Amino acid sequence: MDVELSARSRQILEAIVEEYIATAEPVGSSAVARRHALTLSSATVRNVMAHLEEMGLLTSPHTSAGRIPTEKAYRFYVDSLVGLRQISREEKKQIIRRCRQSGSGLSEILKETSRTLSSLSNYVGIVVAPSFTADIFRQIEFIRIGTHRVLAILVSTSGLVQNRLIETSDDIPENDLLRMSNYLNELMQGLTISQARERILAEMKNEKVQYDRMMSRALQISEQAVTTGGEEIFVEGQARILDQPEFSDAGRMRDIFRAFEQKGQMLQLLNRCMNADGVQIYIGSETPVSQSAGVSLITSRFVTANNTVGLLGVIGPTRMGYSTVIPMVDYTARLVSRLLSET
Amino acid sequence: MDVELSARSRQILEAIVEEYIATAEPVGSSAVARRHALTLSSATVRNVMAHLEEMGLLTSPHTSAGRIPTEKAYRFYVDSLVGLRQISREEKKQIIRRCRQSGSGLSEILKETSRTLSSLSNYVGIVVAPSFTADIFRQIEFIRIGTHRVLAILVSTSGLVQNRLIETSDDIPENDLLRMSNYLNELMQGLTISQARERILAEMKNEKVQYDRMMSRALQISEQAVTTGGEEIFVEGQARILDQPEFSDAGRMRDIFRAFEQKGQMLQLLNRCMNADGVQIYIGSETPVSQSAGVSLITSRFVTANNTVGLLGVIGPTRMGYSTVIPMVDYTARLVSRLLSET
DNA sequence: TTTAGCACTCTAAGGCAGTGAGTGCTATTT
DNA sequence: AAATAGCACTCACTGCCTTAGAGTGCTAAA
Repeated sequence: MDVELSARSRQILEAIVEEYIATAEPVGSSAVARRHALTLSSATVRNVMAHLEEMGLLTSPHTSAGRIPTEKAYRFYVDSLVGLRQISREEKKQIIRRCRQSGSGLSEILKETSRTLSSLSNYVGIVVAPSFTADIFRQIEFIRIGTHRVLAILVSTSGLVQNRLIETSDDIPENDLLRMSNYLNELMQGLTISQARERILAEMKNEKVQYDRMMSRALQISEQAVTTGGEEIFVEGQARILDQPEFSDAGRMRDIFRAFEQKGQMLQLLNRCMNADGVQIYIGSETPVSQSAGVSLITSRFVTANNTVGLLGVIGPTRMGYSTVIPMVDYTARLVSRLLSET
Repeated sequence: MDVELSARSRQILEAIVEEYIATAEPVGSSAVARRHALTLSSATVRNVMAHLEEMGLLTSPHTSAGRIPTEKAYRFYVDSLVGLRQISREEKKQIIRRCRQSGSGLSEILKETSRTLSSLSNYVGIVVAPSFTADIFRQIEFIRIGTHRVLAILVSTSGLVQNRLIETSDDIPENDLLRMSNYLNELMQGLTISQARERILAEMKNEKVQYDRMMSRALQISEQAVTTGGEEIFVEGQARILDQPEFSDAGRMRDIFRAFEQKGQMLQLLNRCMNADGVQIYIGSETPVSQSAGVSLITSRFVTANNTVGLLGVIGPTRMGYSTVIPMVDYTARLVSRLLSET
């Protein structure tokens, strides 16, 4: 996969990629010669371009058009990006301001982060909230709603709340509910939510408990409450992909929007991006989300006070302004980590 | 606005509208003559069509194309729809199945309802959840999160939960939190959420309370908790509008997607639809959502056990299958009302 | 009042030449 | 040996023309 290229070829490739990113149109040799400070004639550039095409870094849509970078070229471009443009002070300020102002609930912060990523990059912002199940259990509470329903409220130490309406076969008096929650709060003290779930399942098999009607009922109900209701994902700025000329035909666009609507599936795919540290870049067919559609994905993890991890990033066309988006995602991930660690 | 038309003219208009709904293409006189069982020559139909055009019910994109119904025609068509197609048993079953199966939380039910509306109609489904503030207060609960944060959890009698992380100037011990919630639970007993809010504001001015540090603090915190965090709105199946040929150009589509992204604004607009009972139909420029874009909106209210009302419906192109969508929305609203009233 | 007939209009589609951007190759220059 | 100038060639794009066909409006006849 490593490509050997002379310094000049590399410069020219870089110029082509950047030009194409800027214009979205096939780049001709003369355009490169003109734009590129290094004075070279278009003929020379042509020779180099022919070479680059042989190597699979460029293609031409037809004979008499300019060249278009292939995925491989973007990959090469990104990997050899020496001068990652520093994120501008202006942008930094905006990110800080918008992420800070958005209230103190985790969901609000993350949603606003996603919005901010989208509006600064002009692509689609995504944020996957840290998994609730890795959070540490804080408290469970039961509230009687009508005669056959109990609302179970589950709170984690980081202030996340999950609630679930549970149907019960018969009416449970408030007193019992209180005792049940006391019992469970004791039982799950200090565990993560997923550990708590295991503890419940284990406890259910405990003989002593099986004969205590109240306890076994408590376990049954809490088991439902603890079963995760799916994680949250914030996709913001979808409409911006309509601004990209490459998605102007309806077919490709529909693919993308369909993918965005299936948030559950998207979550699964995005979980793959959570393994590595630092900024991850997926170009074109490498992208787990909607392979067919010529999109790229730039993500980075962030961490919370509990060391649970979330994911944030940007989805855009393959022809994306990598040099500005990459540092932006990087910076935002660091900032959010910092924000969420302040307790 | 009332239009006087002979029976025959009306039949022909109806045929044109239906044909255009089916094909999305300008309808010619011969097509009507052929399709329409009543044997008439195309020439006759032409005369009638000319008349209808004069009356502003039809337009032609150019001389030698067929005719297209105007908004006025759709309005007329919908108003004089005698035979509202009954909703098919198959569809009924599906609606029931999907709305039932979706778990017992209100949000899940409503989201699935929106999905169902979308997939059965092939347009965009929308559901506006009943206003939380009209719900009746059930319980408030405080949980200490870290040293300077309190999580306030507010529950209504219908099992809706609203939680809010509140920053406090100093650390409040658990004991005090418990006393605070007892005091507040007493105070807001039996009120709606919005009444509860007023009660809190009133109580704050009470001199006796102002000198009780704990009480006044309780009021301050609960005031924040009770302030509504915006209502929920579920918009599902957005991608389906891409299937509509009239939205194939990027500009119009962007308008619509932008509108969908601004859920807050949409909510405001949709609130206007809540006043009347029964199925409401907004055609083209009558539609509160995104006027410019040639869309229609069909909505109906639904009610919950507490007599709070929500809204559900379908957004589609002006050229929408009214005769199937209208009874579908109607039926779904009734069904959801029934489901939510079973306590 | 309806309809047949006919001239007319206008779009969509196809064919054709001209233009220009861009290429690849070769001969020449440095 | 590398860079470049020159040149023939390719091919999409544009504008122009023609043709076919769908649909209309009008008039005269049934």
